[in-house]
Amino acid sequence: MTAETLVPVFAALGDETRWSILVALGEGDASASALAGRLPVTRQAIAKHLAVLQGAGLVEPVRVGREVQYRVLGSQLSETARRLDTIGAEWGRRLAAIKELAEGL
Amino acid sequence: MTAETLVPVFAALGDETRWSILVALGEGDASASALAGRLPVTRQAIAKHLAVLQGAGLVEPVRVGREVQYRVLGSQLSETARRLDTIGAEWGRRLAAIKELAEGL
DNA sequence: GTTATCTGCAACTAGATGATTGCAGACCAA
DNA sequence: TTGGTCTGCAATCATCTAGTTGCAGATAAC
Repeated sequence: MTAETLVPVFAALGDETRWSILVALGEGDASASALAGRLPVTRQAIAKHLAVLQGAGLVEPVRVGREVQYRVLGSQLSETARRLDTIGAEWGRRLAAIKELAEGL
Repeated sequence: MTAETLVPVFAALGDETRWSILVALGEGDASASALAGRLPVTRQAIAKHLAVLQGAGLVEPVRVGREVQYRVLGSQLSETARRLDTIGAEWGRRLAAIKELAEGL
């Protein structure tokens, strides 16, 4: 995962409806039509959200007969979390260094 | 940090310009005007982005004389990373369970 | 073969948002 | 006190996007 792919992941995660979809998929794979039955948006809206999530590598389509079910990919989340933690730790170290300097005065 | 504050953090991180700002701030605190000298956007655009980042708890304003410098808060990133990893691990476990079932057939 | 359902594409609308310019107030310096 | 700079507010603009409706094609079921 490169830095260019990181921003789309966050953009995908920065929407309440998409989180609802991810949470619903977390309980089991489902098609856009099935999700539309559980969420207060139309199937087409969900289809667009699924396309965004798929583009970010967060879900994966699986053909089951005539329908297309989607599966959530936890590995992408874990990978993103790891990179986020690294960056946060760096910035945290800088802050700690600043505080140490301030206390040393 | 609750689930409601999680989505705004991702929304804040889902923008290239805001990442540029965060990276610039990672090298040292700076004011909106100072950042405008380094980035290809106007000061006002940066000010709006800083407001978004502050709303997400990712930066913190520090008054220095007549100017307002901003400091990046790595702790928020680390906290977000931890929660993301937890969620990703859960979904990963579900996937692993599914795979195990499939192999057992 | 007909029917029902599920998918995908296209057009459209309304609201959010990234970015701009312009102006007015605050504050430090010369 | 006057000039320069930094901040903040408001209006405006263009684009993006979340959502909708409508329709056409594919495919499983009966």
